[in-house]
Amino acid sequence: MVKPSSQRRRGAVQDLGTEARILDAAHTVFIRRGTSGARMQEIAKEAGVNSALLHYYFRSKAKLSEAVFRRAAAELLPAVIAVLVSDREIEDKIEAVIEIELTKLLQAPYLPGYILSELAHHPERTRQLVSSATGMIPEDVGRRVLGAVRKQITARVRAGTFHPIEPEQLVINLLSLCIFPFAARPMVSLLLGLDDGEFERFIVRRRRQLPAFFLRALRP
Amino acid sequence: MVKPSSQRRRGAVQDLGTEARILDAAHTVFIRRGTSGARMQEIAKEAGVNSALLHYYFRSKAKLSEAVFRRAAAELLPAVIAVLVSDREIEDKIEAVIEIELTKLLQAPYLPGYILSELAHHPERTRQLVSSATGMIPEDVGRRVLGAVRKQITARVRAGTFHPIEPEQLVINLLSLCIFPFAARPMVSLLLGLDDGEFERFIVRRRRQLPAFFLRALRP
DNA sequence: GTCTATATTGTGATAGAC
DNA sequence: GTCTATCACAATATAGAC
Repeated sequence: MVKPSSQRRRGAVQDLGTEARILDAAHTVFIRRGTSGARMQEIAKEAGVNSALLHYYFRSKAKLSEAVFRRAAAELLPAVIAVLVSDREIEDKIEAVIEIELTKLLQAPYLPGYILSELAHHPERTRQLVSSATGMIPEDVGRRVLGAVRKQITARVRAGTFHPIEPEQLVINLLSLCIFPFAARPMVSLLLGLDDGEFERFIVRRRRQLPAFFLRALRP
Repeated sequence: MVKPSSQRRRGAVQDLGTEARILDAAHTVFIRRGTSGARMQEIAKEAGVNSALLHYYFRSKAKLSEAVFRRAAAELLPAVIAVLVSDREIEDKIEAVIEIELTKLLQAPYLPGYILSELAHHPERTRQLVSSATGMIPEDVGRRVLGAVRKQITARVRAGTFHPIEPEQLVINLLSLCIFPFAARPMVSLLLGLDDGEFERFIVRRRRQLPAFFLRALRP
């Protein structure tokens, strides 16, 4: 964001650069409280600076939340989209998407909750979520993904090795199965009776089992 | 909530009872803005009353949001849980859950976004979401659902008609596939290039196709 | 029960010293 | 660049008339 200058100095409280520290703190607090529930005060405290500094670096809360969302959005889909538009075999794509996405979300388990919550209340940010993928415009991302998958499905169905399925359903099924358990984590944990460690192991097992589950559903 | 009296009078602006009208308005606004983004002012306007009345009926914003969440929570899972703990065949359960849940969510498409957003920022409300099901305590809901499903899976695997799967994974897969498309609706619509009507038709097709998809994944 | 003030606190944002 | 002090207004909540 409108960064007034680029000096970086050593020896700060916990060096990282003030701007980056503020951004990290904002990320933490926005995830914890949601964008409208977050307080600039709390972010400042989390970053170990005064709240006036947040305005110095990011001008306004809206701008700061925009910066945080931009960074978070780049984590959720890009890798997955890259796989889906590649020229790998469809089975490889499915396995890779599950492996990549679950592994990433194990590192950032609260990301889906934050992103989906943002989308629900600021749908206009959706375009950014999708396009942050590859720099393509969102409409093209969708067309390319669906086009690539459709072509592969068609070939497989013709060869008699796939049960027919709409590419739209396939893609959404894949995203659903990967992202939902994190987005609904509190519900999942309570329903299954899992503490934090058990939830993590649940996902690790899932990462191993989901590809086979999904591929069985595609057999003729 | 602490209702001062129970008189109902006819001939109100659009009769329904003031308290109910406020609750509906609050529901609308909380879904639109999220709990912390919602303003009592906006709710009052939506209900066609003065904001002092909201406090008269519900005492505080927190209490009002609690009442709204309670009502919304009762929509998402109870029906599904009832099916899963019943003594129907497992195939029937899967078909029924998909049918029931997608049909319900077609009527209330923004419910999942609201609920998941709430859970992300108020995880303590999760217990209420799960227990509103049957009045059972949340832990028992989970145990009973998993127990019932596990027994059915075991029998089928033994009979050679099912591929082995953890009941936990099966249940979460089912919920994921039903709820996620709504929870991530803006993302889904953009990715697939759907307007509102097309999204609805996408779900209608999904309701027809998903049972078969899911059951194929369970074959040995 | 419903309204019009109004009290009170919370919160984003700016000014200005260092 | 970073802080302290403060402004201005938004937002919840209450008092009291009708």
